[in-house]
Amino acid sequence: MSPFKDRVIQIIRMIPKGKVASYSQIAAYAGLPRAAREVGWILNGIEDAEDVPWWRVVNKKGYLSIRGNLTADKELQKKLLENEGIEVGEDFTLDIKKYQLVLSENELNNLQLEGEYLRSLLLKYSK
DNA sequence: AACCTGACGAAGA
DNA sequence: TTCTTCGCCAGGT
Repeated sequence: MSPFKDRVIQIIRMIPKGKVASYSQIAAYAGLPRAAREVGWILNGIEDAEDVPWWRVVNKKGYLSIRGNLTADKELQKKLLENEGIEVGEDFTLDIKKYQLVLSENELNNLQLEGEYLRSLLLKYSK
């Protein structure tokens, strides 16, 4: 269990019902802005017992990039998202701009990020 | 140590 | 706009 993984889990748990976050966004919040692929790798090993809303993580284009046999897992993720009021198309994409998580400055502060880096994130992920 | 593999994403063609 | 290529990071072999 690496510190980075712990932070990734913590951040995914901060995504509220009805919102989504991208892999790169989570990686950035966790302190490694270029480790988007690592976030996917971590999610791949997650277990239900860990109580992580994995379905709220999609790629930057709003596509459900979950791995799985045929479309089985994608269908599950689509259903879970739709249960939260999120519209997901037949092509397994959603409007990322409409549903993307935006952490408040307060929430960002709790992540204990370095000042200048934190400010760049505020700029990047705010409306 | 060297090399491969991703639930990614930016850049270039 | 769509398709490729390449860098990124940690874990596995």
